[in-house]
Amino acid sequence: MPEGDEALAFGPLADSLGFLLRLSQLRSFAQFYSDFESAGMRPGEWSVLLMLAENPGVRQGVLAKALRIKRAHMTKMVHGMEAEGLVRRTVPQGDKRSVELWLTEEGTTRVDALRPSFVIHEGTSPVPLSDAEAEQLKTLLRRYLKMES
Amino acid sequence: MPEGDEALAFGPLADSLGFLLRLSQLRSFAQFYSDFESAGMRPGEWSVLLMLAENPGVRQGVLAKALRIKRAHMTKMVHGMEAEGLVRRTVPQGDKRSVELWLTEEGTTRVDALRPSFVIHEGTSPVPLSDAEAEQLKTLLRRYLKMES
DNA sequence: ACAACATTGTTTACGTGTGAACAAACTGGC
DNA sequence: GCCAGTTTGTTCACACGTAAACAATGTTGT
Repeated sequence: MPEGDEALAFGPLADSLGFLLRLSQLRSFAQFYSDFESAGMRPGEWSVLLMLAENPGVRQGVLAKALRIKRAHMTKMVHGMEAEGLVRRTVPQGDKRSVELWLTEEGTTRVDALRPSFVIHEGTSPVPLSDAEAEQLKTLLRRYLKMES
Repeated sequence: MPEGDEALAFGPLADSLGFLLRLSQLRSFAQFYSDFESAGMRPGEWSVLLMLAENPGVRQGVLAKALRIKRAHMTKMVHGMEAEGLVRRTVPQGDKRSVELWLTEEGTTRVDALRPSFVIHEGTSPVPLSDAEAEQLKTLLRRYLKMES
């Protein structure tokens, strides 16, 4: 008998918000990877590109803080995406320390090309949840995060 | 003006379940770390110890699959916890490939000592959510995960 | 009994994300 | 104007988690 048939008792973990959030995030990201692996797009990169489409010229550190990505990591990601030709970095004359980020034309094209897939990815309500339940779940998460719902 | 005062437009990300789950998990885990850093306990280790208290003698691979921890990583964690004297590993005569895991007496003591902190950590409903909303959130997450609620 | 295949845990190499230290640039008080 | 302190992005070293290959053991079909 292969492993995995046993029914484990989750005990307190079944009531742990942190545990449920971790499992849910793993599931959600697995879905993202299977939907976008053909495009070579990872969740972090996609979130940056989407944010640049909405907020052209945003400073790198401001974006990092909004997405809860550490600045050291954001540096690597942005340099990578610059090398791919998706992102342009400019130093404003007002503050020569900082860097402003912009989508290149190719970046814009890429975002627009993948947007339909993303709508489908998000809109396809995950099998076990109805549309109304999915909306309710997102509303509760936004409230948990103190984002306006 | 320091960064962070700008209000960014999240656009489609504000409606993305995956993005909301990632941010929520980061927030939840940050809370866990601040509550348990004094005990030197990390979320993964704690989940393993709790599961061993509920399922003594569970096979390592079965536990890994239940917690969605890769087997390679589980090996490292378990070896570490064995070195700390929290976990005992036994090879059943029925199948010499596999390993069964047990809490040592010290492991049991450790779990019991931290259980009250965990109850408080989980029970203290996160500031922006009422108790009822927190329950509702967990119910929806369990449904999303196809766990019985 | 035996050969082909599957499984269990481990090891190794690697990718991703983090913390601390740093240089350059900016700010505020005097 | 100048000096101490802060901010911004980068670099480096490291921790965490994963994928792939592997050895040992079990299982299945004939």
